[in-house]
Amino acid sequence: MAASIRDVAERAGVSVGTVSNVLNRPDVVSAPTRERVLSAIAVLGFVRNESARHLRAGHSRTIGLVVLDIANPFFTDVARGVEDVANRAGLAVFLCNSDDRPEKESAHLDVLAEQRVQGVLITPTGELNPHLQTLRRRGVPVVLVDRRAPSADQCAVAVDDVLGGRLAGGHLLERGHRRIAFIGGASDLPQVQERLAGVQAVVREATGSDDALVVLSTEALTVAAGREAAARIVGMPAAHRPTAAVCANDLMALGVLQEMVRQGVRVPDEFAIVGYDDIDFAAAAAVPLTSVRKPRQALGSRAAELLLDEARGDGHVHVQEVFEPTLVVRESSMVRRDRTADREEGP
Amino acid sequence: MAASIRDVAERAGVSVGTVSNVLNRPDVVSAPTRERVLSAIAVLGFVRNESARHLRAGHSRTIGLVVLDIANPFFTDVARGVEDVANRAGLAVFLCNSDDRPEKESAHLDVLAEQRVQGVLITPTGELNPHLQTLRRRGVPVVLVDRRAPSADQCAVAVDDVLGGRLAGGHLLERGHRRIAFIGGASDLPQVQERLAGVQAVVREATGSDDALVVLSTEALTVAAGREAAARIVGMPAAHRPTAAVCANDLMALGVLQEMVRQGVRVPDEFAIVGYDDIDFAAAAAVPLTSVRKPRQALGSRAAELLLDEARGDGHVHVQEVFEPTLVVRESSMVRRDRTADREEGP
DNA sequence: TCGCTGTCCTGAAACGTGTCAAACACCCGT
DNA sequence: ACGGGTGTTTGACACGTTTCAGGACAGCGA
Repeated sequence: MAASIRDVAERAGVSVGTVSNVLNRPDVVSAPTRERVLSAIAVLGFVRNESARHLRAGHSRTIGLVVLDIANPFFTDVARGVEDVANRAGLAVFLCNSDDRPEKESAHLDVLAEQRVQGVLITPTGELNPHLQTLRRRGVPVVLVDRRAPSADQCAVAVDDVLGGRLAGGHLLERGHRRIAFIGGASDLPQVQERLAGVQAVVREATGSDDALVVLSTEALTVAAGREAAARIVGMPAAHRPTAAVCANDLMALGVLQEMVRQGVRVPDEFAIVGYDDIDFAAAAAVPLTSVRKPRQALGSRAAELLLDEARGDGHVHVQEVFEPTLVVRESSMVRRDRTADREEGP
Repeated sequence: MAASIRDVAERAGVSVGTVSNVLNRPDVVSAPTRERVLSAIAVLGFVRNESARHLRAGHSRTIGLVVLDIANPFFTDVARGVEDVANRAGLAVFLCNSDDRPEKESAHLDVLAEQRVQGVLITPTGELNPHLQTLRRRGVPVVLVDRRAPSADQCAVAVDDVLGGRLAGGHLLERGHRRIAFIGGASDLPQVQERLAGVQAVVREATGSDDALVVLSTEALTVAAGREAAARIVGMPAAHRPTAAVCANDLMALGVLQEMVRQGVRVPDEFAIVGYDDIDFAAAAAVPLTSVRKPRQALGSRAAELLLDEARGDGHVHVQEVFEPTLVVRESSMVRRDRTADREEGP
């Protein structure tokens, strides 16, 4: 069907070895033959067969990226960072979406193993996937993204989520909140647990107990889950009801915000919200979201760099990189003087 | 390095052919040998080499998806639809981002050709990419996504964007707007041009001329471009300034909204906004966006189905599918009675 | 005993590359 | 005429699979 190197050789009247040389080391072949071969390539529309190259070379020119939720802009920003450095290195990227489900994750990892990817970038689901261990044992470099490495024998690019939690919680405490919800508690993702730990620590330091913190578990880290959690909060007796929430990510925060608005709860006046990730849409929300900012694209590009270095082999040393998050304060957690003013203006 | 079928054969004391049979037609091999082979596979951790399979079989088990902007949730929804059906069919997906730049698109198409993907799903950049034609000439199925086919000899899954434009424009006209901006005009994307054509048609029908329509061109279809366009609108002399805008997509609409809010222009009271795509974030915006809804995920899954059918070969007939968009009216284009009420309540 | 029919297994070939030792052609200096 | 470069091209092999014609062997009927 598609023209092969042999067809090109035939047409140009040379051996296949020469064609291969034209493609890979053009300098060793004389100008006239090179021309002849190149024009044969052009008329036949010859394109290298990457699978054959891979088979012969013993290593592919692809990597895999497995994310928890492709619909979460945080991960598309990460993916963009990954793609940038991968493409620059001439690698193609298999982008896989695990939907935070271990079975889907396993299936994707199996496929990536069969494809013999040079390495895998992954934000794993909560539980340690045995397929991931198998992959590493087979010698495939694996770099964890937005997740700390459980041991020093692998690379990881993460964010200090305990600090992130402290920033978010501390901010709300400063604002005077004494009954704070953490939304997204049931997730078995370490990232989320660390965020919770951070909030917990700062609350304990400020109030001397955990009583001020209400942990609301959710089924997923999505907008819908956020809405559902907000509905639960509104349903609480006023005496116990939190006056603010730290959400495990921005999608949930957006959901919480939507539901609060729908139920007529004024944000931030009656309920303050802090999100996490600082995706672009956080700033564009109904009430611009205060959020914990992470270097999203850098997370991806740095992880890809580490993966390439490890795949290259010589003298790679594992790196566990931890970025520091920062708090971006917006309206969702402020006492909204401006809006008050707005209202006083009248219609 | 990695165990091959030969290692397995050796360990199990059988020929490579038998191992292959165990993998591909387990029924033709006797139970005891099958067991022996399977256990050898297990202890060696053998995984098929997909490149070798591909080389031998003559066709790969991968497809390519090229989108205009991976950061646009519209495309991640499409991607999700694609991934669903591709994975169900045992195919891996190369997700590529062209950033609406022909060179990037070409580069991606070259890589996909080298990978010998079974087919390509693509939302092409404005100009017809010669690499795309080459690919088709080589016999690689190409299905256009969110884009009409220029000819009947290929599959496409699109949306009736003229109708979408009419819906958006008609809605604003009904609301009494007589000076309407279309934002995103310079884009050479046919989708955008059709949306504009729809708006134009409906405006002409209603007012008898094109004077009521102001076309604002932008560099890209992003939030930033939307902000920039909004700033230009605010800068116009009041006599010429539009009172409403149809945006080429929701990202731009969000940008317009942000800038209007920032400049103190009240939406929708002083300026109404209609977006396009109805991404999830449209409903969560500062002022929930009226938007033209497209079946995002279905667009992707249907396109993937067509691609698979075409790749399978036997008796494929090209299909040009056109979905009908619907208008989802939200606050950004309404006269906000509720807010007025809210204001009268006072602080 | 012989031939026949299955069942199960083997071994070689092929897919498209890249590599590498060896062959070849040519020129220069002696 | 000969040896020694230098510069260019060749051809065979290997990578890991799948496929397929055919071989080995057992069971069975004649």
